[in-house]
Amino acid sequence: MANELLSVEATSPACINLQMMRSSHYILKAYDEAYRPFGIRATQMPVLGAVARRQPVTIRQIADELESERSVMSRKLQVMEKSGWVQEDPETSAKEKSFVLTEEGKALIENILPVRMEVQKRLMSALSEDELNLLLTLCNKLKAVS
Amino acid sequence: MANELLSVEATSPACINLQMMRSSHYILKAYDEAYRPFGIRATQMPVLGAVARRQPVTIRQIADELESERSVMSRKLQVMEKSGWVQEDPETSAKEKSFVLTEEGKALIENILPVRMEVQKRLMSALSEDELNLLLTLCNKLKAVS
DNA sequence: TTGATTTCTGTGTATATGCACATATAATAC
DNA sequence: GTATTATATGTGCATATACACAGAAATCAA
Repeated sequence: MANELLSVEATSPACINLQMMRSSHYILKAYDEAYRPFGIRATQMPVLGAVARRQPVTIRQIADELESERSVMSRKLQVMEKSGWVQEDPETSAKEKSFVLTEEGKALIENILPVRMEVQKRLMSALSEDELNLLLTLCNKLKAVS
Repeated sequence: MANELLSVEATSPACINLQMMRSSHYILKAYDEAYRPFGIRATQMPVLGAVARRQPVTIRQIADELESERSVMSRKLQVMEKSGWVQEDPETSAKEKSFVLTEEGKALIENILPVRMEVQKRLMSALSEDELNLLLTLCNKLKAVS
């Protein structure tokens, strides 16, 4: 029993998911800190980017692209609309609500890009290009069996 | 501007953190589904394991081990206490509250272990031992610069 | 055209998480 | 021994997330 209990959660390779979560968590935190002066959360940035790239874009489209729940995206966009970075497309349909960037959202992107690049550069400095691609491959392998 | 906007969030290797988060998210979901019949969340299992291994154990000790916020642990243990898997150590000090497993908590661990092993085995089947260790190394490298 | 089905968005509820801060307790300085 | 400091836990608030489900709208079947 003792050994089994010990095995419940160790920092062993078998618990690779915990290690991955921790790493990505620290990375997210690094972005969060860098973004703090701008008032946007690291988890909101991919949404802002998706709107910027595809506007006008529906909640479903963003959720699909980011592999996230639609209800989560719905709420996140509500928050981001309140923050003034996105707004409903005036020509949105009754069923599918579309969003576009506001001027404020565009300005935020312009201003935050250098900061984003800096954090990214720091992270990328930890890995060679081969390692980076390898990491991606391994992540995808794990994802495939989940 | 268009290119910069596009670069805000792509699924490129540069956004490795998103890929890692997605992968670990899917893994967590796999555990969550497997654990559902037992009523415990995948994010609660590491806490249960920590209590099992180190009881009586304080909130701070668990938070440190799992590299998590103490306030988060405090709340999580409240929830898990309500669920009946852990309880305050009767000999807990006024300042440092200690927790131990309940009988129900021990039974849960016994029952859930095979399920856990099965999911783990499935995940591990995606990677060779070398790949697994490599993945760990890469995660730690990223963590180090975050 | 009407009725069933599907799709899309949004809400209720519970847990999760971070940060700031409040409270209590221990430890240390003097 | 008292005052300051450090430590441990807990709470308030905002966002995040999953799941179930409600309500609206489009689509499809007959």
